[in-house]
Amino acid sequence: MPVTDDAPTIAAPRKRAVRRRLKGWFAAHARDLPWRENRDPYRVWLSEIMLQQTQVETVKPYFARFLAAFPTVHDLAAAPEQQVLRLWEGLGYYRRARGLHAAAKVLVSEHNGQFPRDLAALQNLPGVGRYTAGAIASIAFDLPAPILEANTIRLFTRLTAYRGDPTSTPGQKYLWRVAEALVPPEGASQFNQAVMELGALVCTPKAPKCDACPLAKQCEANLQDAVELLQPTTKKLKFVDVNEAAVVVYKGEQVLVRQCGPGERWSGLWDFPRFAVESEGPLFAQDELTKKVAEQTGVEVRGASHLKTLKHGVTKHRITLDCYTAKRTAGRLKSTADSPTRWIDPAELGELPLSVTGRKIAKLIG
DNA sequence: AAAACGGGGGC
DNA sequence: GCCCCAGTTTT
Repeated sequence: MPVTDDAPTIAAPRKRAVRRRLKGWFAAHARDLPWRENRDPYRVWLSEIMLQQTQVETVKPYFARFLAAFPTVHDLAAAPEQQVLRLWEGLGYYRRARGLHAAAKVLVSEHNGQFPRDLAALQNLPGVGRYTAGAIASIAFDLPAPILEANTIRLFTRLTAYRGDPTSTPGQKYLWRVAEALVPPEGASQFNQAVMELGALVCTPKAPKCDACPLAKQCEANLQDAVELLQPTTKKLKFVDVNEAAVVVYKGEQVLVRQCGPGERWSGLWDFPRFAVESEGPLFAQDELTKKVAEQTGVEVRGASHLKTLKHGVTKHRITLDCYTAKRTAGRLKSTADSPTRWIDPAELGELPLSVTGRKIAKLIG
């Protein structure tokens, strides 16, 4: 069968059946999620940003904490960015937190603290792309805006038995057209939440529960018994091994920390001196460690002693992080506007936003 | 079109 | 160990 990227034509009766059956299924099976308590666009937006590339269960505690700290968009806009990042700590993809804060300021200064009921204006906010704009417009305002994300990419690929690569540009274009064709003029809020919910609970990546699916009779892949033949909706990542070192430099009781600058990993967060190293393990040359601490901070150290090896994986990286403690012997701090560097009491680390491994090191020395 | 983003959960 | 996750932005 030839692959077609043409816009799908979905017959009106099938479209109606899909909408009706989804509505009935969602009424019976919708999870009781914190951000479904009401349709406040602020809550919808906050949850959508947090849910980008992040699973529902992971988001729940962060959502509650954020809402408690910043009940309204005005509270968020008025907060220091450091506090926003501190509350985001551990959620990853910290650009989302910086965008969230920046967007709150835009909403207050340019939209009177209100969310625009307009797709283009929403998408103009930092961190809001086509999906998130559609999600806010539909879920909060019930506007008939299409959405396309992990769950619905998979569901629509199967519903239409799309034979091409769903992750390719033509595939994405095709699937957006499916979303546009299906979203109803009324009730888009429930519809869009329902397709995501069905994708999350029934139309799963592996072993989809077609027997329990309300769209089994409307699903081309199921009807053709071709669910397993379609191409995967996510790309495989090639993992890269990385060796890094972090050094807790002491000057008396105080330790050396620096704020990661713009364009740098963890921009806005604080970190111990950290850098890539050639060789793995605690036995690599002290010279390399000393040299790189000096390069990064201006401070001379000696007597580096191995603290612990942390292994962790993030996105495509498999990281082996060797952590050390060392004492300052000489040198002046090299602190810049982009990357402030200073000595602090370890007790103060609790107030600074750190990466997950940074926080682990802080606990080790606390 | 591809890579970066630098966390976590499930099996 | 591998796969996946309510994507967006930059290169």
